[in-house]
Amino acid sequence: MMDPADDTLPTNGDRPKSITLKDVARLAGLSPITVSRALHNPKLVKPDTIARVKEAAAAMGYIPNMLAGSLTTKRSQLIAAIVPQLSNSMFAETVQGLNDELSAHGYQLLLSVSNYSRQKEEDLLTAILSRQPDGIVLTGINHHPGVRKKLLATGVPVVEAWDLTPSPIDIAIGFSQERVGEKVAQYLLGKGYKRFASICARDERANRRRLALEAELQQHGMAPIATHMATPPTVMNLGREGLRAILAEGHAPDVVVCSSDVLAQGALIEAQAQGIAVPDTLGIMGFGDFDFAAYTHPPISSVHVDKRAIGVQAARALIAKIEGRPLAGNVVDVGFQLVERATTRTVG
Amino acid sequence: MMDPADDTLPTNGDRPKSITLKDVARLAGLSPITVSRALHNPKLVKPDTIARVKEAAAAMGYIPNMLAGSLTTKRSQLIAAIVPQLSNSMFAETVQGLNDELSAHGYQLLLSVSNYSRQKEEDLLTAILSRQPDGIVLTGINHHPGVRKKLLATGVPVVEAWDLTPSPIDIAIGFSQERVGEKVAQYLLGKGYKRFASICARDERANRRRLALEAELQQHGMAPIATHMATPPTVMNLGREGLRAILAEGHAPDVVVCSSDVLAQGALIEAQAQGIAVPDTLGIMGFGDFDFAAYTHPPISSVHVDKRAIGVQAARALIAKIEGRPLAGNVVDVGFQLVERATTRTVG
DNA sequence: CTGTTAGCGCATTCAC
DNA sequence: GTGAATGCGCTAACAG
Repeated sequence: MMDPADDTLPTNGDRPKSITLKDVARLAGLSPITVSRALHNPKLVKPDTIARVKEAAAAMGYIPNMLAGSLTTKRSQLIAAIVPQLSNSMFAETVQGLNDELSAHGYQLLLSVSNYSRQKEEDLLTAILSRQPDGIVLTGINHHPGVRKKLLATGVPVVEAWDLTPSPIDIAIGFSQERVGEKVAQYLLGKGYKRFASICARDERANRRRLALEAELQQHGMAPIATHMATPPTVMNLGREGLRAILAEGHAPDVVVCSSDVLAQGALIEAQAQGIAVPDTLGIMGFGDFDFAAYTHPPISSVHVDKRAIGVQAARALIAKIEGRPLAGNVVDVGFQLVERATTRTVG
Repeated sequence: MMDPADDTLPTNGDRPKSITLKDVARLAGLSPITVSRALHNPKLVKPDTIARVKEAAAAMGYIPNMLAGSLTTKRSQLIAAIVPQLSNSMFAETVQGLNDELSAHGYQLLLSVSNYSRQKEEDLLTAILSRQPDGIVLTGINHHPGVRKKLLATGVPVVEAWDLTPSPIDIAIGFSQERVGEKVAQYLLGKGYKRFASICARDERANRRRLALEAELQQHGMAPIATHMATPPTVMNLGREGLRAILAEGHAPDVVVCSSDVLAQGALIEAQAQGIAVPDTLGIMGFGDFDFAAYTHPPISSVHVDKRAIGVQAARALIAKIEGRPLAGNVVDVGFQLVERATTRTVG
């Protein structure tokens, strides 16, 4: 749908040649370096010189060229982040937290999305490194081999977010996927559930939670009766399809564990569409404690993670490291909490 | 919660001095410029020279310094975007679309969040411009005066997204807020609603939709009986508070129009908490057609906007302009659709 | 407090 | 095909 009213091509095409420090210096009758100092290091310059500079700069609409600046200082004030997905995910909140904290400290965010592909993550990293970021945030701890190598070679501060490992590339800020899986298993076993199914995104962390859950089940002599894998991006409908597939295969689980509340909501809707009572006939467990989870009917039992805090803490750790301040530790566990709502209940 | 297991500070602090084009050239026995061409302009170089270069580059783990490159070429392959909010908003999807399309064309995204503040937007813009982006995406058409001035002075391609205007800074891609307001008013009047209330975020676009709705009501001899303004960030609870406030003031609307589905969900929950039947006693209208809107109980009537498409089209328009390809027009209306669900119904 | 010199790493321009 | 010289815009290091 084009608006027919206005199809004149604005001809601001040829960019006005940019005005530089030298231009401002000439106007102010000073040397370029003095202008530079007046703008970035006022303490070294006489107050009225500063005033003269600011006036000249404002008059000419001077905008510094940070590319040139960073080329000499080797500081870009740029932090790059790679997340698997933005829409429909928990990462938007982490990115918002990251950005807020960075912004408050004068840093800017270069954002990339890997679509859950390790190869894509590596390609993005190469492009990112060429911009000389002061710090990098990666999602997860499982990367293409080249990633760790490149990162160690450049020596940029790195946070691996949303997971934990005893041997991070540099810093890890997240929580243990395994402990989530165990805790969920223990909780559901305690509730009396016996026939476990799962709907799990093809995502490394989700899968590790699932495996830990299965391991814990086996410790109690049980095994999952059905697993459905869903290919990201994680959208609600994949949860519907997942439950439909499990039931179509003839399984009759008494609880289905989903790797995301988004999938859990889908499973819930499918159950209701098929006339299966939740939680009476089927329990449903989600993950992520999305905003909507508390307001579905019935509300979804889930695992809460402070998504925003992960971003904020990642920013703080990077900035500390960049500025040479010591870190309390290079592995930060932000924890998680199981949130019991109404899609699970005590059985029999 | 710190993990006590590992508190050794990794001493990769002193960054290894980066290896440059010159280093690769030396190893390959060539001049730097030949290496540069082999990497970026292979047609100008003999095939086996290219091979030699690639080998040397790989052996040394060479990563180009794009700051230096961009300084001479005046092309940064960087697009900057400013959105009002990321979490709980429609903009995550737009950003995802923008990023996907940019990434496919070799551009990267510099992302900033303005928190709905015009002043913050301007400050961010200054920082952004200093990085010499090849294009910029702003949200909305109403900016601090300095924004338009700076943008016109530098001549960067700009997309104003999520709104329409006959006089964009450069390009506008969005839909008419006014027409949304009118359309919603007409729809609800057609349904027989008579006592209108609204819960509206303190956000320029939301407010223009509200004003257009009121104008249309007046055309039909009606006026809203109550308005509640909510300060962003837009979270569900503000919708609850909004409806509670309106009712506490003694108003008895038969329909409440919300500037976002997030607020609408809050209003719905509050209504149910107070035992007010939706839609029988109170109608609720949302905006944005968020994923969850179709799955609340009852599902929320809303206005659908293709959030992702706005991002994708913004990317395409910028890239076209950067590469000197002509645009079909500088105002693109992506339209919207009213989606009738179950929080509204035909009244008596 | 201010200026001079030099160089960051790369690509454009012009040679060969 | 390849190379040498030059400059992008800025700031570090050293003067004065």
